Amino acid sequence: MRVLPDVAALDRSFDYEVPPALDGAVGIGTRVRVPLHGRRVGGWVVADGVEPEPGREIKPLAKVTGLGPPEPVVDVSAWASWRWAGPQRVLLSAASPERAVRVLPRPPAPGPHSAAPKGPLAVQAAAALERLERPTLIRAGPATDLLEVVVAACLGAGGPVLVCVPELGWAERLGARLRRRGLATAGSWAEAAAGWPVVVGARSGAFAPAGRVAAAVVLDAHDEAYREERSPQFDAAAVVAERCRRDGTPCLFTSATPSAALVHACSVVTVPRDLERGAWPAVRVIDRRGADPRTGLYSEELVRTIRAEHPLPVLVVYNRRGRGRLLACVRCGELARCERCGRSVAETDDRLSCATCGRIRPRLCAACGGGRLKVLRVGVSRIRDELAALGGREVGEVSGETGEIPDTPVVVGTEAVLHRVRRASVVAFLDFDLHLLAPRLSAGEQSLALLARAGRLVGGRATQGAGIVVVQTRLPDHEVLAAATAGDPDRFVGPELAMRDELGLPPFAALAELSGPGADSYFEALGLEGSAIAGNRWLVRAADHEGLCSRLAAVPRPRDRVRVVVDPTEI
DNA sequence: CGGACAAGCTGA
DNA sequence: CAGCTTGTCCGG
Repeated sequence: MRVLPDVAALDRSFDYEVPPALDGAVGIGTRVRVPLHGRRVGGWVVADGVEPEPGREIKPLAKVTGLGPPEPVVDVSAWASWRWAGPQRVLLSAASPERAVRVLPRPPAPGPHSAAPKGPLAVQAAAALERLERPTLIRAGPATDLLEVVVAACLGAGGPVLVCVPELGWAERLGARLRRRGLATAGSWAEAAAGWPVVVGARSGAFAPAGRVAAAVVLDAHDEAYREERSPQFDAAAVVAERCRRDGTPCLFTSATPSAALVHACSVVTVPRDLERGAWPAVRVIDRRGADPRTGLYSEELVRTIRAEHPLPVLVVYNRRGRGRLLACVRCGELARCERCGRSVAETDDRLSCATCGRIRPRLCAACGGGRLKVLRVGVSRIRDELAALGGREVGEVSGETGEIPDTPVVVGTEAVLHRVRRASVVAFLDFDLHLLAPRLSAGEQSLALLARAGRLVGGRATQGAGIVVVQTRLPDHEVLAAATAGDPDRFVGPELAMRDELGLPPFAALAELSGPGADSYFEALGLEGSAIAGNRWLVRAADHEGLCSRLAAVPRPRDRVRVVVDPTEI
């Protein structure tokens, strides 16, 4: 048996023999303990019946710890290790139960028939389940209830169906709704491994222990939460798509705001235009170009909105840090942005330079030629007090991912507040430009996703009693805002894809970021096209992931540590 | 990672 | 030169 030890900094497997006492208790994926270099370590069986190198002592496995991922999941973890150039060990951990599982529960008997899915979405989902060659993405407005899509996939499949959602809380609510519809939905790793017909999970659900999935559904497939933050930074939606490809089964994505990568990788089907638009919120764009760059944080209209009575809370979203510093012209209020790719530019050596495409220009306002630029900063500590004074209402503050949600008519917080509150009458973005112009490739798609998320809290414009999304901006003509106000994501993703094609950016190329002390020598050894970027890092590029990842896998890492991020988002 | 072993440092 | 620290190597 070939065993991959669960030991950091040792991404290598070793061969062991199975002692007679454990015969039959070990297979691929089984969690075992093995002797290694004078100690016992945990690990996973990753291959069976291998021919060990001759002339080497083969030690026996020490013990079986418990069940692990089934063979197809072990295989897909090896693929993900290649695809995101990181240790398979970490992925196998994500695919394994937290505590040892030794026996599986008995799978549930087929229950009473659940009601057939209904509505136009269910029809589209049923049609999508016929397509196997690539994932189908159903694009529907953010306030659309997608339960029927999930039910259609679960009922039509005739085998375990994997459903992924971006957040654990959502997974729990969806699981409960599916159970009420009569679908036996796994609530634990052991139940998923035992063959429960429906498995609902979040990011690590992509590695759920179903041998062969009959179909998979990924809701909000564009969501950043599907991206693992630690190395390897796998994307759960892409892992699910690969599982389906290997199993020859249908893969269904849904998204209100499909990213450029998703549009490129999927067959996109849309719902009727009026239905999609009706599930987008009413969006009010407030042009702040005329306002003083230093003090113009609160438009009259925003203040009026806060003063008015609302049945549900008013959420005011500000971006505490702003991923970059925004510069604005003191004379005309225009933001300093790159003329080629439209992202914000930073000041370097008395010039303006674009972190995304590298274009450099003189430190002058592009609109009026003014030479005085000022850093825009949100006066964090003052926002709450100022809003309370201007709006004449009690204003509460949410900071970070935890802590109480204040029971006040107005709540101020970072975008994290949109993940913590379920319903609102108004979501107002104080300075949306911090999102739109964040110096990252995905700034536009993430901004649009943020508006869609806000739309879910206030409801679609076609819904009775729905609220409104208010956006203060100096870029009122930005494609993201055009897409949101029209309820038509094509208005953003169309130009975005054209721009990326033009500049040779993903999804028309594959990128990886190298950092750490060994980055320089690894870059040399790779021999890939690339460029140095700020912070002693390298950006390497290949035509596609096949070229990029195969090279990353083939070239041994240097002695000094290198951090490799495939598909970096912070560029 | 962490055990083994070698080479380097310290104090009597 | 014993006893300890630090560095490098490598695992079945």
